[in-house]
Amino acid sequence: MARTAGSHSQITGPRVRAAALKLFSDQGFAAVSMRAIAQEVGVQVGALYNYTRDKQTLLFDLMQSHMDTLLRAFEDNPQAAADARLQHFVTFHIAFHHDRPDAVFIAYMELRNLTPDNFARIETLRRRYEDRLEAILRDGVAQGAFDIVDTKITTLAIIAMLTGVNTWFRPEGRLSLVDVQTQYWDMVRKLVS
Amino acid sequence: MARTAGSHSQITGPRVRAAALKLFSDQGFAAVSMRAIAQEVGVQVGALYNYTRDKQTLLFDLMQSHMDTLLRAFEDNPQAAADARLQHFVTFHIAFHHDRPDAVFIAYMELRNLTPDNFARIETLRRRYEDRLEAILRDGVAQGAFDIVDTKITTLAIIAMLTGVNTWFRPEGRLSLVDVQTQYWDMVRKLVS
DNA sequence: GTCTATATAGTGATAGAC
DNA sequence: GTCTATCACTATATAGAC
Repeated sequence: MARTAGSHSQITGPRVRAAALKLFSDQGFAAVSMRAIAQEVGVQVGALYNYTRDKQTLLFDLMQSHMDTLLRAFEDNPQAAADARLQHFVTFHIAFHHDRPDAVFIAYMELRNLTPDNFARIETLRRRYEDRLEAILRDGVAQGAFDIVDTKITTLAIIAMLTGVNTWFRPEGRLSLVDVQTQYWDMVRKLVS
Repeated sequence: MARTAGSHSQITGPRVRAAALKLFSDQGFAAVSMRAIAQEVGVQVGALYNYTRDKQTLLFDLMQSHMDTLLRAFEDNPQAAADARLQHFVTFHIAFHHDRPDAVFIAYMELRNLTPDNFARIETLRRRYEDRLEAILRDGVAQGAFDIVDTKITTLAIIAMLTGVNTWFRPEGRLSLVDVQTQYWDMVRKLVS
Protein backbone atom coordinates (compact mmCIF):
# COMPACT_ATOMS: atom_id res chain seq x y z
CA MET A 1 0.00 0.00 0.00
CA ALA A 2 1.71 3.21 -1.18
CA ARG A 3 1.69 6.24 1.11
CA THR A 4 2.46 9.86 0.50
CA ALA A 5 4.11 12.19 2.98
CA GLY A 6 2.03 13.19 6.01
CA SER A 7 1.36 12.62 9.71
CA HIS A 8 0.27 9.19 10.85
CA SER A 9 2.00 8.83 14.21
CA GLN A 10 -1.14 7.52 15.91
CA ILE A 11 -1.48 4.56 13.61
CA THR A 12 2.00 3.92 12.24
CA GLY A 13 3.55 2.96 15.58
CA PRO A 14 1.23 0.02 16.25
CA ARG A 15 1.44 -0.99 12.61
CA VAL A 16 5.23 -1.19 12.80
CA ARG A 17 5.01 -3.44 15.84
CA ALA A 18 2.35 -5.63 14.23
CA ALA A 19 4.35 -5.98 11.03
CA ALA A 20 7.53 -6.86 12.90
CA LEU A 21 5.66 -9.39 15.04
CA LYS A 22 4.28 -11.14 11.99
CA LEU A 23 7.49 -11.12 9.96
CA PHE A 24 9.80 -12.09 12.82
CA SER A 25 7.46 -14.98 13.61
CA ASP A 26 7.25 -16.15 10.00
CA GLN A 27 10.86 -15.79 8.90
CA GLY A 28 12.92 -15.20 12.01
CA PHE A 29 14.50 -11.99 13.29
CA ALA A 30 17.77 -12.27 11.36
CA ALA A 31 16.02 -13.06 8.08
CA VAL A 32 13.74 -10.01 8.21
CA SER A 33 15.07 -6.70 6.90
CA MET A 34 13.93 -3.27 8.00
CA ARG A 35 12.94 -2.76 4.37
CA ALA A 36 10.62 -5.77 4.58
CA ILE A 37 8.98 -4.34 7.71
CA ALA A 38 8.59 -0.95 6.04
CA GLN A 39 7.01 -2.54 2.98
CA GLU A 40 4.56 -4.49 5.17
CA VAL A 41 3.57 -1.26 6.94
CA GLY A 42 3.43 0.74 3.73
CA VAL A 43 6.12 3.32 4.48
CA GLN A 44 9.72 3.85 3.45
CA VAL A 45 12.45 2.39 5.63
CA GLY A 46 13.59 5.70 7.10
CA ALA A 47 10.19 6.26 8.69
CA LEU A 48 10.56 3.20 10.93
CA TYR A 49 13.26 4.94 12.93
CA ASN A 50 10.69 7.37 14.29
CA TYR A 51 9.26 4.41 16.23
CA THR A 52 12.26 2.37 17.25
CA ARG A 53 15.86 3.19 18.02
CA ASP A 54 17.05 0.18 16.05
CA LYS A 55 16.08 -3.34 15.04
CA GLN A 56 17.29 -4.91 18.29
CA THR A 57 15.14 -2.56 20.37
CA LEU A 58 12.15 -3.44 18.22
CA LEU A 59 12.63 -7.14 19.00
CA PHE A 60 13.18 -6.53 22.70
CA ASP A 61 10.07 -4.34 23.00
CA LEU A 62 7.94 -7.03 21.39
CA MET A 63 9.22 -9.69 23.77
CA GLN A 64 9.03 -7.54 26.87
CA SER A 65 5.51 -6.44 26.02
CA HIS A 66 4.48 -10.07 25.56
CA MET A 67 5.92 -11.14 28.90
CA ASP A 68 4.36 -8.17 30.70
CA THR A 69 0.98 -9.00 29.25
CA LEU A 70 1.38 -12.64 30.29
CA LEU A 71 2.29 -11.77 33.87
CA ARG A 72 -0.54 -9.29 34.21
CA ALA A 73 -3.11 -11.61 32.65
CA PHE A 74 -2.53 -14.56 34.98
CA GLU A 75 -4.42 -14.20 38.21
CA ASP A 76 -3.82 -16.75 40.92
CA ASN A 77 -5.85 -17.12 44.08
CA PRO A 78 -3.62 -18.41 46.87
CA GLN A 79 -6.67 -18.99 49.09
CA ALA A 80 -8.28 -21.49 46.72
CA ALA A 81 -7.63 -25.23 46.68
CA ALA A 82 -4.37 -26.19 44.96
CA ASP A 83 -6.23 -28.45 42.57
CA ALA A 84 -8.44 -25.61 41.35
CA ARG A 85 -5.48 -23.24 41.08
CA LEU A 86 -3.56 -25.74 38.96
CA GLN A 87 -6.53 -26.34 36.68
CA HIS A 88 -6.86 -22.60 36.25
CA PHE A 89 -3.19 -22.33 35.32
CA VAL A 90 -3.47 -25.08 32.71
CA THR A 91 -6.55 -23.66 30.99
CA PHE A 92 -5.22 -20.11 31.20
CA HIS A 93 -1.82 -21.01 29.74
CA ILE A 94 -3.33 -22.88 26.80
CA ALA A 95 -5.86 -20.14 26.01
CA PHE A 96 -3.43 -17.24 26.42
CA HIS A 97 -0.79 -18.83 24.23
CA HIS A 98 -3.34 -19.88 21.65
CA ASP A 99 -4.50 -16.29 21.30
CA ARG A 100 -1.07 -14.91 20.34
CA PRO A 101 0.94 -17.57 18.50
CA ASP A 102 3.29 -15.07 16.85
CA ALA A 103 4.36 -13.43 20.11
CA VAL A 104 4.78 -16.82 21.77
CA PHE A 105 6.90 -18.09 18.91
CA ILE A 106 9.16 -15.05 19.02
CA ALA A 107 9.48 -15.16 22.79
CA TYR A 108 10.81 -18.72 22.60
CA MET A 109 12.77 -18.68 19.35
CA GLU A 110 14.52 -15.33 19.28
CA LEU A 111 16.15 -15.34 22.70
CA ARG A 112 19.57 -15.85 21.14
CA ASN A 113 19.16 -12.73 19.02
CA LEU A 114 18.87 -10.52 22.10
CA THR A 115 21.87 -8.65 23.44
CA PRO A 116 23.08 -10.08 26.78
CA ASP A 117 21.41 -7.27 28.73
CA ASN A 118 18.10 -7.66 26.98
CA PHE A 119 18.29 -11.44 27.33
CA ALA A 120 18.75 -11.15 31.08
CA ARG A 121 15.69 -8.93 31.39
CA ILE A 122 13.45 -11.30 29.44
CA GLU A 123 14.73 -14.28 31.40
CA THR A 124 13.79 -12.54 34.64
CA LEU A 125 10.22 -12.17 33.44
CA ARG A 126 10.06 -15.77 32.26
CA ARG A 127 11.37 -16.97 35.61
CA ARG A 128 8.72 -14.94 37.37
CA TYR A 129 5.99 -16.72 35.43
CA GLU A 130 7.46 -20.13 36.18
CA ASP A 131 7.55 -19.21 39.86
CA ARG A 132 3.82 -18.62 39.81
CA LEU A 133 3.25 -22.22 38.76
CA GLU A 134 5.84 -23.58 41.16
CA ALA A 135 4.13 -21.81 44.05
CA ILE A 136 0.91 -23.63 43.22
CA LEU A 137 2.70 -26.99 43.11
CA ARG A 138 4.49 -26.31 46.39
CA ASP A 139 1.29 -25.32 48.15
CA GLY A 140 -0.41 -28.43 46.79
CA VAL A 141 2.36 -30.63 48.13
CA ALA A 142 2.21 -28.91 51.52
CA GLN A 143 -1.55 -29.46 51.64
CA GLY A 144 -1.17 -33.11 50.67
CA ALA A 145 -3.10 -32.59 47.42
CA PHE A 146 -0.15 -33.34 45.13
CA ASP A 147 2.53 -36.04 45.11
CA ILE A 148 5.59 -34.47 43.45
CA VAL A 149 9.24 -35.46 43.69
CA ASP A 150 10.69 -32.12 42.55
CA THR A 151 8.49 -29.07 42.07
CA LYS A 152 11.04 -27.23 39.90
CA ILE A 153 11.33 -30.05 37.34
CA THR A 154 7.60 -30.60 37.39
CA THR A 155 7.08 -26.90 36.72
CA LEU A 156 9.32 -26.99 33.67
CA ALA A 157 7.81 -30.24 32.42
CA ILE A 158 4.25 -28.91 32.65
CA ILE A 159 5.08 -25.62 30.94
CA ALA A 160 6.92 -27.38 28.10
CA MET A 161 4.00 -29.73 27.64
CA LEU A 162 1.41 -26.95 27.58
CA THR A 163 3.37 -24.60 25.35
CA GLY A 164 3.83 -27.44 22.86
CA VAL A 165 0.14 -27.18 22.01
CA ASN A 166 0.91 -24.12 19.90
CA THR A 167 3.08 -26.16 17.52
CA TRP A 168 0.26 -28.42 16.34
CA PHE A 169 -3.16 -27.06 17.34
CA ARG A 170 -5.33 -25.79 14.49
CA PRO A 171 -8.84 -24.43 15.18
CA GLU A 172 -10.18 -26.16 12.06
CA GLY A 173 -8.85 -29.52 13.25
CA ARG A 174 -10.42 -32.49 14.96
CA LEU A 175 -10.52 -30.94 18.42
CA SER A 176 -11.79 -27.69 19.88
CA LEU A 177 -9.61 -25.62 22.20
CA VAL A 178 -11.88 -26.64 25.07
CA ASP A 179 -11.26 -30.31 24.22
CA VAL A 180 -7.54 -29.64 24.35
CA GLN A 181 -7.80 -27.79 27.66
CA THR A 182 -9.82 -30.65 29.13
CA GLN A 183 -7.37 -33.32 27.99
CA TYR A 184 -4.27 -31.48 29.13
CA TRP A 185 -5.81 -30.81 32.50
CA ASP A 186 -6.55 -34.53 32.74
CA MET A 187 -2.91 -35.33 31.98
CA VAL A 188 -1.51 -32.72 34.37
CA ARG A 189 -3.88 -33.80 37.12
CA LYS A 190 -2.63 -37.37 36.87
CA LEU A 191 0.98 -36.25 36.57
CA VAL A 192 0.92 -34.52 39.98
CA SER A 193 -1.20 -37.12 41.80
CA MET B 1 43.74 -21.54 11.98
CA ALA B 2 45.36 -20.48 8.70
CA ARG B 3 45.67 -23.01 5.91
CA THR B 4 47.69 -23.08 2.72
CA ALA B 5 46.60 -24.62 -0.55
CA GLY B 6 46.41 -28.41 -0.63
CA SER B 7 44.20 -31.48 -0.43
CA HIS B 8 42.17 -32.08 2.71
CA SER B 9 38.94 -33.56 1.40
CA GLN B 10 38.92 -36.33 3.97
CA ILE B 11 38.85 -33.96 6.91
CA THR B 12 37.39 -30.73 5.55
CA GLY B 13 33.96 -32.17 4.78
CA PRO B 14 33.15 -33.20 8.35
CA ARG B 15 34.68 -29.99 9.63
CA VAL B 16 32.36 -27.92 7.47
CA ARG B 17 29.36 -29.78 8.83
CA ALA B 18 30.57 -29.47 12.41
CA ALA B 19 31.19 -25.75 12.05
CA ALA B 20 27.79 -25.15 10.46
CA LEU B 21 26.08 -27.18 13.19
CA LYS B 22 27.71 -25.14 15.92
CA LEU B 23 27.18 -21.74 14.32
CA PHE B 24 23.60 -22.37 13.18
CA SER B 25 22.77 -23.53 16.69
CA ASP B 26 24.41 -20.54 18.37
CA GLN B 27 23.28 -17.72 16.10
CA GLY B 28 20.58 -19.12 13.84
CA PHE B 29 20.77 -20.09 10.17
CA ALA B 30 19.97 -16.66 8.75
CA ALA B 31 22.48 -14.89 10.98
CA VAL B 32 25.40 -17.10 9.96
CA SER B 33 27.35 -16.21 6.82
CA MET B 34 29.24 -18.65 4.65
CA ARG B 35 32.30 -16.57 5.47
CA ALA B 36 31.79 -17.21 9.18
CA ILE B 37 31.59 -20.96 8.54
CA ALA B 38 34.75 -20.82 6.43
CA GLN B 39 36.57 -18.93 9.17
CA GLU B 40 35.50 -21.50 11.79
CA VAL B 41 36.80 -24.30 9.56
CA GLY B 42 39.97 -22.45 8.68
CA VAL B 43 39.49 -22.20 4.91
CA GLN B 44 38.42 -19.47 2.51
CA VAL B 45 34.77 -19.21 1.58
CA GLY B 46 35.15 -20.58 -1.94
CA ALA B 47 36.37 -23.92 -0.60
CA LEU B 48 33.04 -24.59 1.17
CA TYR B 49 31.33 -25.07 -2.16
CA ASN B 50 33.34 -28.25 -2.74
CA TYR B 51 31.26 -29.76 0.10
CA THR B 52 27.80 -28.29 -0.33
CA ARG B 53 25.81 -27.07 -3.29
CA ASP B 54 24.62 -24.04 -1.31
CA LYS B 55 23.77 -22.86 2.19
CA GLN B 56 20.24 -24.27 2.10
CA THR B 57 21.51 -27.75 1.22
CA LEU B 58 23.97 -27.55 4.10
CA LEU B 59 21.12 -26.86 6.53
CA PHE B 60 18.92 -29.59 5.07
CA ASP B 61 21.69 -32.19 5.19
CA LEU B 62 22.32 -31.44 8.86
CA MET B 63 18.65 -31.81 9.74
CA GLN B 64 18.10 -34.92 7.63
CA SER B 65 21.20 -36.55 9.05
CA HIS B 66 19.97 -35.82 12.59
CA MET B 67 16.54 -37.30 11.96
CA ASP B 68 18.00 -40.37 10.25
CA THR B 69 20.29 -40.96 13.21
CA LEU B 70 17.37 -40.55 15.61
CA LEU B 71 15.19 -43.05 13.77
CA ARG B 72 17.97 -45.60 13.46
CA ALA B 73 19.01 -45.22 17.10
CA PHE B 74 15.60 -45.90 18.63
CA GLU B 75 14.90 -49.61 18.90
CA ASP B 76 11.47 -50.69 20.05
CA ASN B 77 10.49 -54.22 20.98
CA PRO B 78 6.80 -54.76 20.16
CA GLN B 79 6.83 -58.06 22.06
CA ALA B 80 7.74 -56.48 25.38
CA ALA B 81 5.28 -55.08 27.91
CA ALA B 82 3.95 -51.64 26.99
CA ASP B 83 5.13 -50.26 30.30
CA ALA B 84 8.74 -51.31 29.64
CA ARG B 85 8.61 -50.04 26.06
CA LEU B 86 7.39 -46.64 27.23
CA GLN B 87 10.05 -46.40 29.89
CA HIS B 88 12.65 -47.25 27.26
CA PHE B 89 11.32 -44.50 25.00
CA VAL B 90 11.48 -41.90 27.78
CA THR B 91 15.04 -42.70 28.83
CA PHE B 92 16.20 -43.05 25.23
CA HIS B 93 14.70 -39.74 24.15
CA ILE B 94 16.24 -37.82 27.03
CA ALA B 95 19.69 -39.38 26.57
CA PHE B 96 19.75 -39.08 22.78
CA HIS B 97 18.68 -35.44 22.81
CA HIS B 98 21.06 -34.61 25.64
CA ASP B 99 24.00 -35.98 23.62
CA ARG B 100 23.46 -33.64 20.63
CA PRO B 101 21.92 -30.36 21.79
CA ASP B 102 23.05 -28.41 18.72
CA ALA B 103 21.43 -30.77 16.23
CA VAL B 104 18.25 -30.89 18.32
CA PHE B 105 18.09 -27.13 18.52
CA ILE B 106 18.50 -26.74 14.78
CA ALA B 107 15.96 -29.45 14.00
CA TYR B 108 13.33 -27.57 16.01
CA MET B 109 14.24 -23.94 15.33
CA GLU B 110 15.23 -23.82 11.70
CA LEU B 111 12.25 -25.53 10.12
CA ARG B 112 10.99 -22.23 8.75
CA ASN B 113 14.28 -21.65 6.93
CA LEU B 114 13.84 -24.79 4.84
CA THR B 115 12.43 -24.62 1.33
CA PRO B 116 8.93 -26.13 1.12
CA ASP B 117 10.26 -29.36 -0.41
CA ASN B 118 12.94 -29.79 2.23
CA PHE B 119 10.46 -28.92 4.98
CA ALA B 120 8.10 -31.66 3.82
CA ARG B 121 10.88 -34.24 3.89
CA ILE B 122 11.95 -33.36 7.43
CA GLU B 123 8.35 -33.34 8.62
CA THR B 124 7.90 -36.86 7.27
CA LEU B 125 10.83 -38.07 9.35
CA ARG B 126 9.57 -36.30 12.44
CA ARG B 127 6.14 -37.82 12.00
CA ARG B 128 7.70 -41.24 11.69
CA TYR B 129 9.37 -40.82 15.08
CA GLU B 130 6.14 -39.65 16.70
CA ASP B 131 4.39 -42.70 15.27
CA ARG B 132 6.84 -44.97 17.07
CA LEU B 133 5.73 -43.51 20.41
CA GLU B 134 2.06 -43.53 19.48
CA ALA B 135 2.28 -47.24 18.61
CA ILE B 136 3.53 -47.94 22.13
CA LEU B 137 0.69 -45.94 23.66
CA ARG B 138 -1.90 -47.63 21.47
CA ASP B 139 -0.64 -51.12 22.32
CA GLY B 140 -0.64 -50.20 25.99
CA VAL B 141 -4.25 -49.07 25.81
CA ALA B 142 -5.22 -52.25 23.95
CA GLN B 143 -3.54 -54.34 26.63
CA GLY B 144 -5.24 -52.40 29.39
CA ALA B 145 -1.92 -51.13 30.74
CA PHE B 146 -2.59 -47.46 29.96
CA ASP B 147 -5.59 -45.20 30.45
CA ILE B 148 -5.39 -42.58 27.68
CA VAL B 149 -8.14 -40.42 26.20
CA ASP B 150 -6.36 -39.58 22.93
CA THR B 151 -3.11 -41.29 21.97
CA LYS B 152 -2.16 -38.63 19.41
CA ILE B 153 -2.37 -35.73 21.87
CA THR B 154 -0.66 -37.74 24.56
CA THR B 155 2.16 -38.52 22.10
CA LEU B 156 2.70 -34.84 21.36
CA ALA B 157 2.44 -33.88 25.03
CA ILE B 158 5.04 -36.44 26.10
CA ILE B 159 7.49 -35.51 23.35
CA ALA B 160 7.18 -31.79 24.12
CA MET B 161 7.72 -32.47 27.80
CA LEU B 162 10.82 -34.63 27.21
CA THR B 163 12.41 -32.40 24.60
CA GLY B 164 12.02 -29.46 26.96
CA VAL B 165 14.74 -30.96 29.15
CA ASN B 166 17.33 -29.70 26.67
CA THR B 167 16.40 -26.08 27.38
CA TRP B 168 17.39 -26.17 31.04
CA PHE B 169 19.46 -29.27 31.87
CA ARG B 170 23.12 -28.63 32.70
CA PRO B 171 25.43 -31.53 33.66
CA GLU B 172 27.08 -29.43 36.36
CA GLY B 173 23.69 -28.69 37.94
CA ARG B 174 21.84 -30.09 40.92
CA LEU B 175 20.68 -33.28 39.15
CA SER B 176 22.37 -35.98 37.12
CA LEU B 177 20.95 -37.09 33.80
CA VAL B 178 19.88 -40.35 35.41
CA ASP B 179 17.96 -38.37 38.04
CA VAL B 180 16.18 -36.53 35.26
CA GLN B 181 15.39 -39.74 33.38
CA THR B 182 13.98 -41.26 36.57
CA GLN B 183 11.81 -38.28 37.37
CA TYR B 184 10.45 -37.88 33.85
CA TRP B 185 9.64 -41.56 33.68
CA ASP B 186 7.78 -41.17 36.96
CA MET B 187 5.76 -38.29 35.54
CA VAL B 188 5.04 -40.05 32.23
CA ARG B 189 4.07 -43.24 34.00
CA LYS B 190 1.49 -41.39 36.07
CA LEU B 191 0.31 -39.39 33.08
CA VAL B 192 -0.75 -42.53 31.17
CA SER B 193 -2.16 -44.46 34.13
C1' DG C 1 6.28 12.34 10.12
C1' DT C 2 7.71 10.72 5.88
C1' DC C 3 10.41 11.04 2.03
C1' DT C 4 14.79 10.26 -0.90
C1' DA C 5 19.59 9.67 -1.08
C1' DT C 6 23.60 7.92 0.74
C1' DA C 7 27.46 5.95 3.74
C1' DT C 8 29.45 1.81 4.98
C1' DA C 9 29.57 -2.85 5.29
C1' DG C 10 28.20 -7.33 4.48
C1' DT C 11 25.77 -11.19 1.61
C1' DG C 12 25.79 -15.90 -1.43
C1' DA C 13 27.83 -17.64 -5.11
C1' DT C 14 31.16 -18.15 -9.08
C1' DA C 15 35.54 -18.05 -12.14
C1' DG C 16 39.90 -19.07 -12.94
C1' DA C 17 44.86 -19.36 -11.15
C1' DC C 18 47.69 -22.67 -8.82
C1' DG D 1 41.09 -28.88 -3.24
C1' DT D 2 41.97 -24.32 -2.03
C1' DC D 3 43.03 -19.84 -3.11
C1' DT D 4 42.02 -14.86 -4.56
C1' DA D 5 39.17 -11.68 -6.82
C1' DT D 6 34.90 -10.29 -8.17
C1' DC D 7 29.79 -9.77 -9.34
C1' DA D 8 25.39 -8.29 -8.23
C1' DC D 9 22.74 -7.50 -4.26
C1' DT D 10 21.23 -6.48 0.24
C1' DA D 11 21.89 -4.93 4.95
C1' DT D 12 21.30 -1.17 8.96
C1' DA D 13 21.29 3.31 9.96
C1' DT D 14 21.54 8.36 9.13
C1' DA D 15 21.01 13.22 6.94
C1' DG D 16 18.53 16.57 5.22
C1' DA D 17 14.57 18.09 2.05
C1' DC D 18 9.68 18.78 2.34
